Amino acid sequence: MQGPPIPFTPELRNRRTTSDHIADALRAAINSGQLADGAELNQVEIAGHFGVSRVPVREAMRQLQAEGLIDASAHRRAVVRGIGIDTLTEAYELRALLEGRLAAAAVPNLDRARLDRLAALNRELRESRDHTRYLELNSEFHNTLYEVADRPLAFEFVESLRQRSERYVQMWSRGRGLNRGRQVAREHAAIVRLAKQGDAAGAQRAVEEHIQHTLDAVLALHEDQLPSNGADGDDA
Amino acid sequence: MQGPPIPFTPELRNRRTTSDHIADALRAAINSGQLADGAELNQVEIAGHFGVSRVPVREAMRQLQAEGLIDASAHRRAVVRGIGIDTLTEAYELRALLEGRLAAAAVPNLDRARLDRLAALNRELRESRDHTRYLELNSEFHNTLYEVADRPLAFEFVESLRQRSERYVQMWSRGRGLNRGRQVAREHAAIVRLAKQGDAAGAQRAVEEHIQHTLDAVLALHEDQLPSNGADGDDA
DNA sequence: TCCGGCAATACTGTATACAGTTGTCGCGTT
DNA sequence: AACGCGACAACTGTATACAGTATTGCCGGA
Repeated sequence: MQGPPIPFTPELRNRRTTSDHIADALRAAINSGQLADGAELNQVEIAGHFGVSRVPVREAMRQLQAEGLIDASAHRRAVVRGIGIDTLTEAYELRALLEGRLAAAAVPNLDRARLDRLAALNRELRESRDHTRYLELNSEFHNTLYEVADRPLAFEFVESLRQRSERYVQMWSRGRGLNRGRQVAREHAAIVRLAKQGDAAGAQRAVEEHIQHTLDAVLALHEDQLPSNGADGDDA
Repeated sequence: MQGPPIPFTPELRNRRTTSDHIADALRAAINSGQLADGAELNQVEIAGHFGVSRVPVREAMRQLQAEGLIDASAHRRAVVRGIGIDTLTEAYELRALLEGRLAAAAVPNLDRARLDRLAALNRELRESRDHTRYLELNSEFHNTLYEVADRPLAFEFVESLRQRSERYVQMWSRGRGLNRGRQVAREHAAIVRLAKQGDAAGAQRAVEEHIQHTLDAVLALHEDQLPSNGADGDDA
């Protein structure tokens, strides 16, 4: 309460459990496409694959279910929940809405250090040729901006939306190379410029358009590959 | 594929598992205030209370964690995650935003039967004196409207936001009686009227204001009872 | 050949048992 | 008396064992 805050790193407390690792691994497998849409998740198989018992696998799967990545009903195998073009479109609409507001809320709270960091991230992103690294940098750029918006719920929802659409972006980024990388960097730079000027409304609009463009790019690749709606009740 | 759709109820498939029941029970306990903000959830105690083993309890807790109702870190007791006034306010801001759009999207898809149903629900709500039933009817009214918006993600997020703020509304509804009940019914009626006229923009605005008013009412009760921020990192 | 039913199988759901970690209490030292 | 430290207790995390359910495949009859 009064002394020096804390002597040694308290973050050591956040040790991760097996269930968390499994959840991460499954998420990564889904996002990378190793587990395609509609793929069935066999608990014993997964447990065997990771060399653990089914208990942490089940806990991980329940988390993924709550996150909306898989569908599961009682006594039946869970399946990877794919989303169709219309749901993907909705996801980006919501992202534009929410991220725009996050950007607007963040602008007044941006200090010089953070602005520099944003510029640095964008510089590295522009040069990056590895698509995994590229996606990381892109995420970090946006998160760095949104962090200071002080809107935990909106931030959380945006992460959830990104999570659910990431695999389609990965397909895009892998298949199409980084043609759009330059364009993305330009749009990021414009956002940073507006933010530096304190133009919250302008930054909001720029973010909204940026996300709209991303959707266009993803749709351009997918529109003849995805069904008009991915996984709605109808089976087989 | 071609015969009569399905002979006997396929919803029998949705049999619920113990974990689901525990999750529901815990949610209800949190919403009713039996488990207050910051309360610690002891797995063995909960398991004993329900007469089950810890396994389904753990799964339920992981789901609640993913839903944002509790905080849990490894090897430590999970605690009920309370939200402060500012997060509560954000929740209602987001609800206004999302539910407004849902209403606007729903208007073109409303048929007469559904409009009648909305009116009937609102009629019953106006007369209802039991606050549990009142909240049920309120939820059902909004869901009935939003269902036809065909925006699964937005719908899901709204449910999540309602879930997280419900306990504060319960406190309000319990403590303050139904003084506002009439006003709510009036606002609902206005929404139905605008929807019937096909005025999507008007319905959107009416829903936004309706939610704003609800926030005002909840805040009026809570503003001297809740900390300015509920559960952010700082402990003890 | 096609269909219905029945048995075996594979898988999920839950309980119990074990391992590892955290918090606490009491003792000894300073 | 305050502090550090070590053993104990309580609790969480994981594995294994058991119970129940869905699915598959086979067989007999039409």
